[in-house]
Amino acid sequence: MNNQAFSYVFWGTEKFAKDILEILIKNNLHPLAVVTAPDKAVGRKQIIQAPPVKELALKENIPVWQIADLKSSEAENFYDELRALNADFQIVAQYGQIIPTRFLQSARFGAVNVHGSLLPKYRGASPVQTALLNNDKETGVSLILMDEKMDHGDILATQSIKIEISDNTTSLLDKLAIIGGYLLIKTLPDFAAGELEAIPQNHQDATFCGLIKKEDGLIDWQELSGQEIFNRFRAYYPWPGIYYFIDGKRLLLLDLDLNEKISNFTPGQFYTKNGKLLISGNDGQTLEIKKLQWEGKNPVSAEEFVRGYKNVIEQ
RNA sequence: CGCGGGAUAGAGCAAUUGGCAGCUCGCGAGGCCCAUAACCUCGAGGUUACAGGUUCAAGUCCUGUUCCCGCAA
Repeated sequence: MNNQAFSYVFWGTEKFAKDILEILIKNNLHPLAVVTAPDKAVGRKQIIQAPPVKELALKENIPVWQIADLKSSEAENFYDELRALNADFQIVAQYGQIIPTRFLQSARFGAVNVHGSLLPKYRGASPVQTALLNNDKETGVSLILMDEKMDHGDILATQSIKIEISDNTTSLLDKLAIIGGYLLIKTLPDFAAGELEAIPQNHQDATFCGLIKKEDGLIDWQELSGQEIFNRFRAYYPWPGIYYFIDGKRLLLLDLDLNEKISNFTPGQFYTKNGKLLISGNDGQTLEIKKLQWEGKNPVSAEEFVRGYKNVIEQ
């Protein structure tokens, strides 16, 4: 174990990246600079909002770059300045954009990516969600040296973690960020000192996962088992969430839990039993709905829902 | 001014072509019961978001304001 500090530039955008950066900073590893996505208009009012990583960087008085397109001419100056920093590492986590190779190579020891799966499993944009969709019992964090192919580089370190039944994408990302942060602190000094060998991935075993789309959250009760729906609920929390349409109106299912198996339930039909609001997939596996929301309405508890919408519920 | 939905009792929702503002739950009092979140009886609780307009009459139609929500990004 080598405790020597290292210098780095941090590339990241969303909360997962912010959490990792926060851990590095807490352990006295301040980045030379932060590279993050541009502020963007968010929400109904289209309010311009800074990405979480930028907010943290500003608070810590760390220089921030926000490059809309790394292939544009605007990126030229940035490239020169980046090289001038002469960092030991580029650390990349959830940056949100493909980074051209020359940027990755602009640090002494190269670029390290924090990826939320046990590579070569789940290369791509949604490793955590995909692990939950597949009802995996275990996942983890991988540190890899980035090369020109997506999530393809040699592995510096991995650490696995058990997936709890109560885990969803948010909770898993939180856990993985912490693991990833400390793994960086432990691993990078050793690698910089030449005491750690990067190991190529077993490329034949690679699996891939793509970007999640809003429509992925649409539930077809005839097509999916109760367990599959529950997996989607966990994977798509908080975005895009799971939902379907009744009479053309979107109904969001905000909180649910696996319940007993009841064979004579019609898939997708609401029932009340023992004070619980139940709905089942195509295999009779029921889900207890705890919180839901009509389009245009406030979120309501199952109890409130039952009061107001008796017409869609079988007793 | 990106598109759309909404605001009615503490909560969730109704209210037909404009015509006495209701339902379920909760709340209060009483009853039944070994007992109860169960059951029965009675009751309280509303300026229908706000301001203006049309009308004999507005929760309902028109105009403006505020707040909330879904979509999109």
